[in-house]
Amino acid sequence: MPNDRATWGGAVPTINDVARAAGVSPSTVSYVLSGRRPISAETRARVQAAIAELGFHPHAGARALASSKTNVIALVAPLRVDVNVPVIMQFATAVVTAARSHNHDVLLLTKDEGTAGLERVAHSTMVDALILMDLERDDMRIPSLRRLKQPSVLIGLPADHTGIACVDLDFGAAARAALEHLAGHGHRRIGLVGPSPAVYRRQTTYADRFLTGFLDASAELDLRTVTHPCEPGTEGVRACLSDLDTELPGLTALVVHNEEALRPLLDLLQATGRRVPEDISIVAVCPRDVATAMPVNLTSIDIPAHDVGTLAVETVMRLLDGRRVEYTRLLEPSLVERDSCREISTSHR
Amino acid sequence: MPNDRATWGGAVPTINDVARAAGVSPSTVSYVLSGRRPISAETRARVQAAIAELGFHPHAGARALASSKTNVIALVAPLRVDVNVPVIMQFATAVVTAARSHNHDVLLLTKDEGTAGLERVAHSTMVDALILMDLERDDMRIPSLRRLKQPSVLIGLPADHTGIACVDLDFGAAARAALEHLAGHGHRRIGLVGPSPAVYRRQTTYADRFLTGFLDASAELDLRTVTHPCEPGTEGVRACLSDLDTELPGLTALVVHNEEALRPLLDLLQATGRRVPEDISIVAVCPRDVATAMPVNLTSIDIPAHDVGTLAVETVMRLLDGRRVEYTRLLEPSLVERDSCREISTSHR
DNA sequence: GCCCGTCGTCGAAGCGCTTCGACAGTTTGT
DNA sequence: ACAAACTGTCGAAGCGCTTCGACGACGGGC
Repeated sequence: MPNDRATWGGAVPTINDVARAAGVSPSTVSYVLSGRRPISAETRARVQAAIAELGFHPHAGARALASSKTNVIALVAPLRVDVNVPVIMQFATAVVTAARSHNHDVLLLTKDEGTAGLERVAHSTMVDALILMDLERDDMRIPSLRRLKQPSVLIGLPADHTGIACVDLDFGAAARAALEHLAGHGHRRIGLVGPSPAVYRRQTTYADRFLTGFLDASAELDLRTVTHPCEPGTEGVRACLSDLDTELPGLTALVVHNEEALRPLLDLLQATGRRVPEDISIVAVCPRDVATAMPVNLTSIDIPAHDVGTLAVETVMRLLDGRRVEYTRLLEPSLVERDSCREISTSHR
Repeated sequence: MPNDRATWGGAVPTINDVARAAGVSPSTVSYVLSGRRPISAETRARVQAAIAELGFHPHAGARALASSKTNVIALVAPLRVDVNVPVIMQFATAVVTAARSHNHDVLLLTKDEGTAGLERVAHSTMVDALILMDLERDDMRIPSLRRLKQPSVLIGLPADHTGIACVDLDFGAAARAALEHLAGHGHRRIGLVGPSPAVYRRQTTYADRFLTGFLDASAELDLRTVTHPCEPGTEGVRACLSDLDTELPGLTALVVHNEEALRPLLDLLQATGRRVPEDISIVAVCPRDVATAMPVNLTSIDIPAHDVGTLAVETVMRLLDGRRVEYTRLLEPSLVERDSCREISTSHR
């Protein structure tokens, strides 16, 4: 065993050390690693043995410099603590997991670094691609994204995303599915408990897409419906519910597109003696685990954060190796029946 | 304007382009950027102008290769969706924000990649340091961390962390503070609603530290106390409360070290006609916003995720530039009085 | 039996940046 | 007035890897 850097205390072995140990040239080691050229079985074995013995790990920076690939993707997440924390977290988890399964790592950026953050990591070549979540209708970051040499994938659906891939749940179809389910159970007077006004103000389009789908389906199915945003907190829920009741007396079902309102809403209904589903049916739009963590197991349309996150990564990978992608990919909603909707006899119609 | 790569379509300018444009050598540009050698004001101005004009951004990989610094720190987060999501998120937010303010970025790893993940990013020199959260008493990752050339900082306090910096809330002191507060209000019979058994099983030490602090303080203050873990869900809470009531009849106060139990607990108390604080006082251990989002504004001991995250990053920075650090830094708990504790008249003692 | 294509390997040229030593010119100390 | 110490800049040598072209050794087609 030669007394070189690799075997002497501490120093990190390089590809040259491996090459020397295996009796080949550094380029051969590189080709063993990348598989970009044929290498004989014996040589490969020797190289791999040397790699294992020396504990060699290629230097990411050097690799990035030489190959113009970092194997890192940026994930831009809204890290304010106000809304939707569990959903954000599910997205992030899915993205990291999926990225790892494609041998990539994830650099976490906050949304509040804004355009500057994107440009910083892109221009300095820290990442190969970007995934953004929580996009607003006219998100200022989009023009900037178009100028980057790295591709990006959006989780969400801003107004003009020409040339940028988007993935999201089809919220319009989700609203329709909710109404169809309720209509199918005989409900005719239905209220929508929407997201908080802050969400509409922020112009995150999922709220509008849901609302539009809701109104369209309502018309087509010939339902009587009324919609209302819902401020967070017990008070907001109380106000929202009372507005709905006033504007559409005798409603028999609620579609709730507001995770945080769910708990106080159920509390309130219980407190005022309205049983779910006997007196009022509910379809929620929320992650599965939220729906099942309520006092009543809620019939719900899942927000498939995991699938969306995974799909975003798949799309990134396709873009990175030049395969074609669909530029707008909206996932079909899936409604799961649980215990919060009851059949209304037709006489009630 | 010369027709070189930098001005011609698309190509990314390098430090050489900047040097040429400013009429200096590349090393001078580098020194302007790093400030590691004195540069005359005029030269500096010219270089900066060239940088701005060309839109130059140093290549992160090249920089990492040449300087052996990546300006990236790894954050290893428990991305299972089960527990404590908001707290995790607060840690992450704080870490990213603090890291950015020190000109570093954050690479997000999941805990479930385990030791291999740490070693991968460390050996391949993707990061300068690591921050880990959710450490278990005898966390398998610790020996591995010791072998890395990068320093690490733990959020949590495993059994043997010799040589590795740890930051966390002082949960022992938190328990003591809760009891002192209640004792100060005349309470003598107090129950602890602890974390779920899963937390104890996972051997995350904060649960034990809290429990130990609780028992010690209980003895010193000469209180009658009883403690119980609490399974998640309404049922778990019901069982826990009934156990506590049975084992210590007539208890007048509860310390709740279990965020998720809080809501169902309050519901349950209300449903069984026990008013807070008139019939029973509560001190919660949870993030501020959880305490204030309850039907009753809870007197609470804050889990200062933001401060802990920030401190973790500060510690990393000190380690990176070779300053001394405290190897165990436990933050003083701070109890905020709100509306869930009442004074008990001495006759009740 | 000769030309050509493939296989397996090597050497060398970068990738874009940092940093060390050198050096000319300018201060400072005495 | 002269050595010593700065100041401000440059050139060159890497950092550790990938990749391109070259080249010898083979094997197949005609």
